[in-house]
Amino acid sequence: MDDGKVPSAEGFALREVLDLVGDKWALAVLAQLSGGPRRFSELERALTGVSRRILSLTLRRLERNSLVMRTVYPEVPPRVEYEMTPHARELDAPLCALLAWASKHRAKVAEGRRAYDLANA
Amino acid sequence: MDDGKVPSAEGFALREVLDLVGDKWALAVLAQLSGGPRRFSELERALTGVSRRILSLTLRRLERNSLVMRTVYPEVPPRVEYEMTPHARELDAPLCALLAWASKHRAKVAEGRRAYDLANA
DNA sequence: CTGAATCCGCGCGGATACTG
DNA sequence: CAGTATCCGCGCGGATTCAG
Repeated sequence: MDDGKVPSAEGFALREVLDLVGDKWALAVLAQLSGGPRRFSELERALTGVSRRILSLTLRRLERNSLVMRTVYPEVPPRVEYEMTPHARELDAPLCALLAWASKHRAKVAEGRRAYDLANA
Repeated sequence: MDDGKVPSAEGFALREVLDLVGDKWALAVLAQLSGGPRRFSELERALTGVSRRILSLTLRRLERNSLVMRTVYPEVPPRVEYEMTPHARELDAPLCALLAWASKHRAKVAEGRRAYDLANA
């Protein structure tokens, strides 16, 4: 069904995936949630650099795309937990494949970039 | 070496990959190039909707990140060919994994989105 | 044919302040 | 604790025009 190459039309299908997890903090959030359910403030602490608002928006969008489940516990003080959906869990493998690629080529890419920038000084 | 989950810190590493191919048209371009070298105008025709400028910028950025090789043939009229680098070829597999996920969950995600939007009308 | 230059609008992300 | 509301700057992408 597939020859191992990425057919032309599928380039667009791949973009759909990026539109799901392409937010600046989406992958970092999912990485956190892959370790189990997390509270809002836990995520906020773990992801140094993210603002409350952006974290909120990111979670909302992930929830909208069925990648994250939001559970509110009616207590005082309020408690809200986020966890990955089964759909999102199946993303782990593909993502790890990308991760492997990254760790293998990160250095080369960085060096190539330096060379490129140097050539076009 | 890895437990199948995505460790927290690696969320940021994954973002680096997205920064490489996260351009709106980058994946579509790579998909085209995975079928072999292509000329600028060929890409322009294949990717309906992209402007010359954006295509040019996209290619330049891919080239900077060592994902695309640019070859100029000193002829009249000028001819320029783009092709994937070995690094980029190794991205095919991870990308196909993502593609598989997409085709498997596309419908569910879309439906979930409708439900979400409906609930928050 | 293959770009580069300019202009412009929109969306995303960050900072800050307020609320149930 | 877990958000929402408002403002704002910047970068990306699109349209158009000019050039080697």
